[in-house]
Amino acid sequence: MSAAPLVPSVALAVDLAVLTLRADRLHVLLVRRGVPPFEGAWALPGGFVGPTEDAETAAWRELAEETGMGQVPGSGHLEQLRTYSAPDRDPRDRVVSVAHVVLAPDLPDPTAGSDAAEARWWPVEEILDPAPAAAAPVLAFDHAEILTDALERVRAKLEYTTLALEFVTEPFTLGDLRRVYAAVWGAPPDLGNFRRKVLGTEGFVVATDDHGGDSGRPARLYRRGPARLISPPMLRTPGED
Amino acid sequence: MSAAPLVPSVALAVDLAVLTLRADRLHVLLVRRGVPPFEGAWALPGGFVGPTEDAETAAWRELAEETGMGQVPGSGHLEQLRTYSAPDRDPRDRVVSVAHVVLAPDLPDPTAGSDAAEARWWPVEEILDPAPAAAAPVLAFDHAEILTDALERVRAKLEYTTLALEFVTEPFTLGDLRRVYAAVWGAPPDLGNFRRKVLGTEGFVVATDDHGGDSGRPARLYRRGPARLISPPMLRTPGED
DNA sequence: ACAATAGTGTCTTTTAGACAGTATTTG
DNA sequence: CAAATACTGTCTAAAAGACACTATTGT
Repeated sequence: MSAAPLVPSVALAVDLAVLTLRADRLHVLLVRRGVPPFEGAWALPGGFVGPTEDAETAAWRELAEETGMGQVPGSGHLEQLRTYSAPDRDPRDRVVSVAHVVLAPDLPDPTAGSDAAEARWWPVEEILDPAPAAAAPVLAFDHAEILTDALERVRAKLEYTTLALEFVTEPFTLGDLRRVYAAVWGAPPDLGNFRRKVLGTEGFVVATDDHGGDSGRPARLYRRGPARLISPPMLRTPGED
Repeated sequence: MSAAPLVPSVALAVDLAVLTLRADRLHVLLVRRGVPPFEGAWALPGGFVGPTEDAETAAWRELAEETGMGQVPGSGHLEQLRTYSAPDRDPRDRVVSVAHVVLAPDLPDPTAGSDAAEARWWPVEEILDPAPAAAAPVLAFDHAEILTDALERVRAKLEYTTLALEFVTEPFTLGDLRRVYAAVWGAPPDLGNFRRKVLGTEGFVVATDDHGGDSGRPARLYRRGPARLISPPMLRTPGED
């Protein structure tokens, strides 16, 4: 006979804020819940952590299930955001969620996962802005808070890391990269100053000999460089959102 | 009859990296474990999250239990660090820990807590450095990794926030504040440039009319200002560690 | 007087901000 | 040709880095 559990147990979940760029706007992957609670509501994709997994492994697995994104290095970035543990964040059971942020280059339209009735990309601003016009969903659980925190994390990290590279596919132009900053920060950095900073940061990008582009003068194509930090940082000053 | 639990449950804990400055060196609060596993080993203080608590509330409670630090605003800073969830991080049960960082001004020597046989402040460098001379303990669980991550978080945040204020008691001199940076970064920032930056950042500190100091010319005394961000940041360039 | 710390000033270099101008492509 | 984007250059302002120098206290 063992003592009553002094140590309450919780269900451990992961939630994913999967961000990508589509048509120069930041989008987040949402799934329509097929099971209670919040059945029928839109939510961030996620799932429970298996008995032999850590949170990050579970997050990669869920990501693969929802999007088909593999753990292929260089084809996406996943990092822990923070843990949400309010006792009543799930109205039925005690579920603690380790939220993660995923940055991905443009992905195909998702297919419904196992426990999701539907899945699609939504422009982030439509989800977070109080614009009453659009048919933007109200997210289940505390997922709006998670998305807000994820967005602020990404905005901040574009300042002092080369994380913007995770949003583009190789090869890319400096215009492509600049549009990443424009979409995340809400306003494009000055053209000349942006080029000076990117090209002046050793290892940010690696030039190729090729050129390409959709319209206008063909631009030089680049690949991702090995640098991970931008020092001193590229600060955002213009209209934040 | 309900289905077998597809959702494995875990025990949810918090661990605290409580950092303070003593004699111009950064110290961390360690407790000697009084119960298995790792009985007798040194570890970060922590405990389990109660059924009606979120992780941060539990962290504040554990902090009060271990140190007597209350939730008094302005007398300490607590923030979530990250969650450690490796399935085997506890050799006996599945325990997931939401680690937190606490910055505190110099506190009295701790008293043993409920499940801790002993508690004391240890210089951080002695714990993390591979100096074989000192009788520095090897931390239980993955607590050395947590401490490393906590230290890097604090080092980074001193660059772009006014968090150094959390290490000093009011009123304080600019020399006191500079010694915080020296201890955390491993080398003091240039005297003149540091003063220019702190005094030039509106709301970092608020001057009083009083003077004080232990030796040398008495210095003006300051109180904490309302500013939380330093922009542009004060970058650390000298010997990092 | 000397040690110790506080406080000020200044010169140089780096970097960012602002913006003008030229270049090369498509329609 | 105009539109669109790529690319380069330049002037200015802000900030940091590296110091030197003066000021005020205790011993």
